[in-house]
Formats: sequence, C-alpha cells, structure tokens
Amino acid sequence: MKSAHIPRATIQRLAVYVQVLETLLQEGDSVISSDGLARACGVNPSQIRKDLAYFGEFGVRGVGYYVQDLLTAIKQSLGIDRTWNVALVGVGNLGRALLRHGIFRRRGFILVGAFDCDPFKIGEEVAGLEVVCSRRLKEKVSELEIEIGIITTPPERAQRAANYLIEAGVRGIVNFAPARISVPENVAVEYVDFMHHIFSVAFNISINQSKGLS
Amino acid sequence: MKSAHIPRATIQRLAVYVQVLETLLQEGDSVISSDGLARACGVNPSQIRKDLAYFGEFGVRGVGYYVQDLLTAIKQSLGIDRTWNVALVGVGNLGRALLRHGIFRRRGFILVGAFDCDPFKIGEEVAGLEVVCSRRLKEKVSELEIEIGIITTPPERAQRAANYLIEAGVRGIVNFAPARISVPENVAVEYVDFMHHIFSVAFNISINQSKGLS
DNA sequence: TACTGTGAACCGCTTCACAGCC
DNA sequence: GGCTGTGAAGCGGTTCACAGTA
Repeated sequence: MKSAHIPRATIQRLAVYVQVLETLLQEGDSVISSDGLARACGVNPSQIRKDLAYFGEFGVRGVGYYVQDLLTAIKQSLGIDRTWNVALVGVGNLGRALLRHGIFRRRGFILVGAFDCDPFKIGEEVAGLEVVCSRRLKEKVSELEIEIGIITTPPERAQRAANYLIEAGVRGIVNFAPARISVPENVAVEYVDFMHHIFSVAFNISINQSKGLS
Repeated sequence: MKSAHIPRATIQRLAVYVQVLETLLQEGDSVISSDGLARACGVNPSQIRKDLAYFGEFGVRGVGYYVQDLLTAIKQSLGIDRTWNVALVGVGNLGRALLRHGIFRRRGFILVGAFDCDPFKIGEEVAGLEVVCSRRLKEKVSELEIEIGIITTPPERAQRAANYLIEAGVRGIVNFAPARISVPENVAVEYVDFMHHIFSVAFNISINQSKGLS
C-alpha cells in the first residue's frame, strides 16, 4: 500500500470495481481503460485512477488496465485474496437465507458457525450447519478460527450478540439488525440496513414528484 | 422543506435518527438534546442540528427536541408518514426471507406482489402472496398501485427485472442483486450489497492487523 | 441557564488538467 | 496517439463558535 489513510468511499467503490471487473472477465474482456470502467460503474474516470493510486500503479499508460491483473491487485489490496471464517448469530428468516446463500462462500467468506439463543432452534440443521447456543460462541470461535461475525438477530438482541462475538475475539462485525451497537475501537463494524435504503428511495420519489408538480 | 438540495449523507442519517428516536420513545424518553441524540447515533451534535435545519426548526432552545414531535417531523420530511406498496422480483432464499420479514410492513412498506420467472415458482404461495410471472408486472403494478420495486434475482437477471419494473411504471428500485443496473433518471435506485460491507470489514481487519504489527 | 439555529471556517473527497510513459 | 498517474483547484459536507431564544 502506498498511502496511509484511505477514504471510506474509496473502499466501497473498490468493491464495485471488483463486481464489474468479474463480469468483464466472464465476458472475455482482457483490457479496460479507466474511462470504460468508469462508465460501467457510474463514476468519474479520475476517481478510479485516484482510488487505485492509493494502493499502487496497476495500469499501463496508453493501454489501460489488464482486467485479470487489476482484479487480483484490488482483491489483494482489500484483503479478500484469502478466505475468512464467519459466524452468523440469529437464525431467523434472514439468517437462514444468508446461510443458504452461495455468494458468501463464492467470495471467500465461509459461514462455519450458526448461533441462536432460542432452545427450539438449537440443534436444528441449516445449510449443513448445526445451530449452536450463542453462549458457546467463545469456545466455537477459537475452535473454528472465526474472525468475522454476522448479526441477524432482532434489534433488541443485537447488542448482546455483539457482546458475545467481541468477547469471543471476533475482529469485525456485519450487523443486519436495525439497531446501533457499541463496540471497542479495534473491532470493525458495518451496518446493512435495508430500511435505510428503502427510506431513501421513498424520499427521492417524493422529491421527484414535488419537482414534477412545480 | 426549507432547502433545495439535501446531501445524500443527511438522508441516511435521518434514517438512523428515526431508528434511535423510536427506541427512545419505547423507553419512555420524551425530550432529547442534539447532544444526547448525537451520542446515541455516533455523530457530531452540530451535524444533527444542520441535518434537521434542511427541513425546518423542530427544536426548542434551552430544552431540546420533543421525541414524538421530532420523529413525526422527520418521517414527514422523508415521505414515510404514509404507506407504500412494494413489489418484490425474484423469489429465491433472500426474496422469501424479505417477504416473510415483518419489518417492511411495520415501517409502512407493504409487499403486495411477488414475482419470478421460474415456472416452478409461479403459483406458489409465500407469506400469503401468490408468486406471479414477472411478465405480468405491468398489469399488476397498476392494479395494485405499486410504486417501489425490490430486486432479489441473481445478478445476471437484475437488469431484466429492472426493465420490467420500469416499464410497469415503478418510481423507485431497491436492488439486492450484486450487479449495477441502468435506469432512467427519474427512477430512484438504491443498492443493498452486503458483500460490499463484508469486504469493508475484511479490509479494516487487515488494516488494523498491519497497524498492530508495526 | 441551557440548548437550538446558523454563518463562517475547515477539511477531505472529487474533478480537472496535464505531465509522464508505453 | 492514447491512456495512466498526480499535483492543484474546486466543491460539498462537517465542525466550530456564537448569536438567538425559551
């Protein structure tokens, strides 16, 4: 890495670039310019060049970027050129869907543990995993070498789930529960809250409509 | 509304404020200061005051904000003081989980139609809804007065789902499929991509680790 | 007194423009 | 010639500091 601090927005865009580059690769494209990639991602071409410059020089002047090489470089930069073991806490509708969803494994995030505090769910098998009591997280996290936790509990149990995960030594958490959680500084947290997105859509529709009326 | 342009980031934070204010209300708090709310949301107090100032003056100097009033005001500002009819396209694991998830209805987003192009799924009943062929979206959208579409198809079918929705006259789309889609300017799009979030967590863990070693 | 509302300062991300290189 | 890499300019969002008010 070349630069010390990297904007949060850059990381998000890098994830988009990975998505688009993988599609390009499937379609057989081997070279792409920052212009072409920018159009596919809906961003400014300089933006892409700047984002990449935080990590190194991956392009060839006068040519562009070799898709495969760039993909490898970005994945390396993001730390996703390896596999990560992941625990999921909260085996409800959403939790089940994620456990069964192939995308995590395909991208190197392997769901190796499913946890819930409901005695009726404990022992049940979901997507080849036995649901284990949340209290046993600590023991399981070290046994299974888990580094990331996913929270899919109801909001009121999100903080407790987080506490179990942190106590167990997890280094990062993706929280799908619609609740803020507090964690120590050295634990990375990301919120996935689809209500926020649907609110945003509703707001923009309202705005567009009032614009149309004026 | 007082201001013309509102930052995207402000809208996202307003959604967080709604979340936190509803929790406060349940806990019986009737007044909160920008300081208190800021701490609960993990943002700067001035930020909150600025965000609210885009829409009006909702506070009382020397006192703070009345929780119920503020909540009502924000919901009105966001356009979520009403119900919205929503169509879901793609009845896979994730689609089913969302159809069964109570949170949408609780927040005024009513899933009134479920669509899929798989003949084996058409006619099936999920969460009280009959799965209908995606081709019939246009007819159903006007019949059921649907304004928002949710896409939960595999990535390669996301654009087609979007096309059906747009053609049917939907005004906004929430795309859960890991693929960019192109839509006309007057259609609002939001991406919910949990891989981006888990990438971000992985990156931050990697960063923290390399910091620890230095 | 205590807290909001807001103009001004600040900061950081984005975009531009062009030098550097294949 | 064409495209990347990058310093500098531009812009928009965040934070500050304080005036305004219950």
